[in-house]
Amino acid sequence: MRSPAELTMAFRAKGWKLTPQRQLLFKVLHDNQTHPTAEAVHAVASAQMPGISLRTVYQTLQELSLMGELQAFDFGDGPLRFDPNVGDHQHLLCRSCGRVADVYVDRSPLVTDDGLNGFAIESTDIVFRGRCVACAPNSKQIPTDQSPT
Amino acid sequence: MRSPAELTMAFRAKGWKLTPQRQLLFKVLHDNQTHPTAEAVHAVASAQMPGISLRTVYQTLQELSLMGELQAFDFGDGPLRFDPNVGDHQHLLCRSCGRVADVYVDRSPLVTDDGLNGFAIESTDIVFRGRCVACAPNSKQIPTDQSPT
DNA sequence: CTGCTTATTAGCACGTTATGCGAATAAGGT
DNA sequence: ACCTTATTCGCATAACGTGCTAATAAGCAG
Repeated sequence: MRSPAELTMAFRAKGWKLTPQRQLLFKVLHDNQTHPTAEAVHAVASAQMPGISLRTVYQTLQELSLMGELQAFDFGDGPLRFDPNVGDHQHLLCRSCGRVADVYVDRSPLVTDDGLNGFAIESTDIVFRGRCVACAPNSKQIPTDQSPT
Repeated sequence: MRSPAELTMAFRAKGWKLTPQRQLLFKVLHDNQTHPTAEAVHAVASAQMPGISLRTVYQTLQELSLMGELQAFDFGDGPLRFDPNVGDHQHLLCRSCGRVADVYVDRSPLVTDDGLNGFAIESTDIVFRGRCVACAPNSKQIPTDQSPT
């Protein structure tokens, strides 16, 4: 996703209004690596702007997704996650702490048109499930109560 | 998933009861290639046994999933889909008609431990999204009102 | 700076999917 | 035939998002 300044221009170009809520959410989401849920975005935004509505967060996340500035992913473990990284990448999902990390995968050797029965692939989503370093059973790190929730 | 006869034995071995509802659901699910939702399973079962409860269908699907007889997948497009094929395979999801097909993929060349940062991969889910033959824009087949819903 | 128009916000109700709960029922053994 | 206990099934509830709409505020014109 583009920078807050670039998004500001993009919104102006569309004749959309630049509310403080939107500008705050631009900042919260830009370069955000945490793959936050709408609730998580709302929590962060609320610290800066008490009273900002969860409804507005949902709305803005949807707008940015439709603009191609965000990707929304459903990992099947609850709410949608939003990712400002809209490049071609895949995800690691920790079964233990729920954290998501980006991973770059060469998908070229995956399919051979055999067995596709004429299916035309338009996109490929890969989720690697497992344990992150902090949660690995044999990790030298000891998970604490401060482990991600 | 095993045959209704084998499941019957497996349930007996656990001391579980063999209700007509369960036996019917064994039959409905065995060799089912449609990746049905719970509602879809209920619809099919209801034709044979009017009055069977959707609650019982959910319950039985969960039991079979926990037993490893079914896999549940969330494609992010609504309800869970259930798959009696518990072998190592991946999925094609048609964006147009929503149908799911199994596909067998060699995942060995995918990752190299680079970029994983110590993440221990336990399973890999791949969803290829696109158009099935019946829905392909340039297909020689003409989609009709009878196209899958 | 003031006022006007229109998009935006935000709260609530609602929709969907799935599970918790508990009374009524029926499976399977004695 | 009876008894025990799992199972069924309907309703209430939970979780996550979206639809709707009155109130608000952004941005423009003068």
